[in-house]
Amino acid sequence: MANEIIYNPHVSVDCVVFGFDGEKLKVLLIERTIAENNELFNDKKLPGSIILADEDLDKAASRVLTELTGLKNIYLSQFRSFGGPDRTKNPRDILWLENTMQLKIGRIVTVAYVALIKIDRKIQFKSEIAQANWYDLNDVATMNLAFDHAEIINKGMQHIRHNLDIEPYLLFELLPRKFTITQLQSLYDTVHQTRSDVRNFRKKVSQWPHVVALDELEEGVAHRAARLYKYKK
Amino acid sequence: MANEIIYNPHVSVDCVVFGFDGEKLKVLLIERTIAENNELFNDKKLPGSIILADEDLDKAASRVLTELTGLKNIYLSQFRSFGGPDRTKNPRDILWLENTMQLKIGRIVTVAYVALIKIDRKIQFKSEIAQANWYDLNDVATMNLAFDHAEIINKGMQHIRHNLDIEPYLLFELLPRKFTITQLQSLYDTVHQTRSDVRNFRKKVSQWPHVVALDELEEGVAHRAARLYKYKK
DNA sequence: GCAAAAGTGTTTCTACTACACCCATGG
DNA sequence: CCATGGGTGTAGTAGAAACACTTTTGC
Repeated sequence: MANEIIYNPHVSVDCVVFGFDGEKLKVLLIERTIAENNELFNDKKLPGSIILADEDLDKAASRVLTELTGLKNIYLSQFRSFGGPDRTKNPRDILWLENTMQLKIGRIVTVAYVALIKIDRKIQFKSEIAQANWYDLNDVATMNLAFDHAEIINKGMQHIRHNLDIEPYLLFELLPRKFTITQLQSLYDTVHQTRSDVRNFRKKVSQWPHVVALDELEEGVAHRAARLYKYKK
Repeated sequence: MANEIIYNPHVSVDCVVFGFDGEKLKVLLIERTIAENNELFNDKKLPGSIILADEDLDKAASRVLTELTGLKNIYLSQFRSFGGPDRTKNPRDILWLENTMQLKIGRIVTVAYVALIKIDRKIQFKSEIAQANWYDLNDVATMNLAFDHAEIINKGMQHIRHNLDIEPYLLFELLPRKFTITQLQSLYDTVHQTRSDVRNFRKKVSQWPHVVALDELEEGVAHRAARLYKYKK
């Protein structure tokens, strides 16, 4: 007899994966379909799942993200747990959980992780069990999300904003390997919710030793091509 | 028949409560005694416990802190979860858990909270089930602590330090209602791990609009009495 | 030649640093 | 009268903010 997979049905992990498309912040969500009263109902959820009986939380988060999206070697950082007894009380969510997991489910405490990734690498979301897509962070407020996932995304963004004040280099996790100063500023202003001055921003960046100019320019734009930079070390 | 208390033996909360005695940072720990091979073994643990089956995490943290220390209405803020499968593998900890809880215990994921409190209010730790005491934060590294509580305390301190950069008013949670600038500076330097200049520090504080001078001086000191201040609004 | 975005300097203001001595009180 | 901690000012420096025009390129 093969080893049976034993789950811990009381604890789950959820991954809030942020990306930046050059203009807006995106978050990675999984499509979910629920058969309800002979109708199919569609909504979205974060990549996440209950953990295995003897599994470390960080490892569980990586495993689940890979299983649901195909993404590997993503740096995930735990930021908060959510455990209100009501978070698993929506009948639609209970139905979906019990169908998917084949387990009776009570209250689940979830441990949430954030990750920042470069959206530009032509990501192929490869998973047999789920379909993942990027969604505008701004649209999340008006979308149908499973459980308390809207709140988790909000808290995740707050966490990122908080952390960027202390570790500004995190921004480069979201940018392509080669980027323009305009892209960097656009990202910077998006997450800080500011509108900084072009000259002051370039002055500031020019003191960042890890941002180095390349001998390359943008291509295929209908205006003066911008210089490309990379983040080094 | 009375309602039976139903626990969720998979999830716990732990509270890292910091205080400041005017000189050093303190952390609140519970005495623990374990009968092991006919000998009594003493160590310390954080105030914490598994949660009830249908209990919100934040409420659980407050409840547990009150039950174990008598402290009420303490603002607790969740900062991190700990869930390595090895954290509940120490035989001494398992023994203690099963004796205390009268439950078979497997792996427990704990959600950790921090609180900052004024040590000066003549705290009486009132609890029938536990004895709480303040310990120097610096001594924690060399003490015997249950589970991974030493790590939890460290991470809690990091969290506080981190947050103080963003919300400096948190310092006043640790000071008595009336305090001297010297006390404030001593606390400030302790948590920031700095030694700031007296004049510069006073200059800085004088720009903090919420720190207001009182018409009162220290009493009972063998030198010039310092002016008292309070934190307002 | 014009639309669209890239790129560039100077001045002002503010916040932090460095630094040394007199003051008030209790014992 | 002396030991102990309380309390004060000035000058220099570094980083942030305000502010407008010229350059390059594709179409």
